[in-house]
Amino acid sequence: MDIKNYITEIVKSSLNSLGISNPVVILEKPKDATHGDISTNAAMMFAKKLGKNPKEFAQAIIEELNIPENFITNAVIAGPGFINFFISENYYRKKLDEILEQKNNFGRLNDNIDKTANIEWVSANPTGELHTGHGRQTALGKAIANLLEWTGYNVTREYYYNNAGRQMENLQKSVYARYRQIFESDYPFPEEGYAGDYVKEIAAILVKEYGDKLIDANGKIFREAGEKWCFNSIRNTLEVFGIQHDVFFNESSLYDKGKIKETIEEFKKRDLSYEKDGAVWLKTSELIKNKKDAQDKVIVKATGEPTYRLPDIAYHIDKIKRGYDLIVDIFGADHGDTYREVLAGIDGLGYDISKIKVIIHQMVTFVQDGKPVKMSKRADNVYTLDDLIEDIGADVTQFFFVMRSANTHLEFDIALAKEQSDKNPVFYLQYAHARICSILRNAKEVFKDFAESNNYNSALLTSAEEISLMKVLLAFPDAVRSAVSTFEPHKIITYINEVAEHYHRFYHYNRVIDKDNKDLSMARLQLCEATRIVLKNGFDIIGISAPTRM
RNA sequence: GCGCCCAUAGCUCAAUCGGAUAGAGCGACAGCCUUCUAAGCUGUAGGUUUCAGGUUCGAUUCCUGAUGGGCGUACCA
Repeated sequence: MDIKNYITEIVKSSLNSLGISNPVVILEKPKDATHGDISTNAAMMFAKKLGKNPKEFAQAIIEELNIPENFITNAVIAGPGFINFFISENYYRKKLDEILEQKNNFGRLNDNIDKTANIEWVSANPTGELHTGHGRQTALGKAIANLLEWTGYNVTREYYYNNAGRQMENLQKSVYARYRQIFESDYPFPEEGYAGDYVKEIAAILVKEYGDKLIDANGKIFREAGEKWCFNSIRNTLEVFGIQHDVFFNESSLYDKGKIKETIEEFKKRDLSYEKDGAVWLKTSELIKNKKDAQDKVIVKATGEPTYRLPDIAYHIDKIKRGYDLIVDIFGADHGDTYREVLAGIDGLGYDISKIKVIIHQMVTFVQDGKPVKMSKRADNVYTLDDLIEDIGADVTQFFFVMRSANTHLEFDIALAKEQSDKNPVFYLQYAHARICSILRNAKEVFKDFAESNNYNSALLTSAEEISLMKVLLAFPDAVRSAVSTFEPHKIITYINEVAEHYHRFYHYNRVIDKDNKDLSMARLQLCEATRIVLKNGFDIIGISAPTRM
């Protein structure tokens, strides 16, 4: 039985017999090890209600507790009224087996085992390459999708794109202009055109294939060539980054199936929209609650063309109808307001938006040698995500984007990321893994019969470093649960960092392979293997590799 | 102007639904390699958690206001 569930139960029944029915018991892991392994603030929570002194009430709770001798060694009152539980070392030694048995499944939760989740992210339209500005969302979505899977969800990874409309026309014109310029260097380039060099590349491909025969051709061939090139580029970048989407959802399918029209009709029927100046407006000022100055927004322009909001609403309704238990969207802060309008629209049509979780990440500033680096979209040479991955590697890219809470502005230090040294935080973690692999290799040389599945005597693991390492390793499932509860993969990094720290310290003070003490060596090797498993599983969630040598 | 987000060590950031002495990395300083990977370990210095109030046993965390910064505020997405 899990010790935390057990303590929760005995505290609950203790509170029950003290006259508190159905108490919610909160357990915490104290920051300070001298405060025990598990603590509860129950006495402070309930003493006030009863008009009692927290410390005295804590004493009453303890007296009611039925503590067996086996795994809980002590329960004491501390500070303003905490009850601190001390867990026996044998409990941890015993639990070590679970890691070794469950291997790459250790840390997986059953919390959402029969549920489905849809996560949609990246979703850039095929009008250009992915640039560094897309990086944070790309990396975050990858890690969050993994995280959801680790808690049991059956996850659909989805990409929503639009290969119609103004932006694509713009690409078409841009490709055409670059094509013409190959023959007439002074042919004008559209003012709002895509200035990136990749457009020239697309034009060059067309010249190679068709020569100058396309000068009077229908624009469609330019748009299609552009779309194909851009989409290949994006998908290639995602592949290099280790991302595989299951569904590519084309916005135009919503038009084909009449979903756009249907949605407009619904708004009209419910009196949530009206016409003004030739356009159709959504009554967002009424739909959005808790917002003082919300304005109505256009959903169909005077030209008859919908704005992005309308298909976005229809798209989300489609996802809701597909029956997912959880729908995750990831946007940058520049979309911070607009998703509210979309959600309000969906809500207004009577759909349950409580399953939709929108993650907004703040912007990224790239810093090189202490100076901000401009990553302009309009510039001829954009710093693409491919460039970044090539410069610093996929692992470091992934790690740096995910290492901080999405909620705060991220400063991305390219010079630090490039550094292949101990300054780079990602190597600290990977080094621990490589170090363990090296020891396991050596062990097979020294002890010919050694295998990771061997029997061992965990009672030999007695040093302070060994015990604290075990405790940290066994906290992995809690770290996963904590990270998923707020959709914050950086919590996994914080946790894994702690694992690496405890391992390095263990390594420093405890010789693992000792020819003359095989039993102890075997026990320590199993502890190393358990550490390796936890590191590897954590890396899998974050989305970085686990090198066996460095 | 209005809305959303943010403000923690010199720098970049953590901090378990409000918990105990606010922690890491980098940078600075001082140590540790004839022994399994020194991309490591140990120690020192560094804080009025932007400011002013409030809520309570207890506030980095919640509320109000101020200051400073980011992002929005389109018939672009």
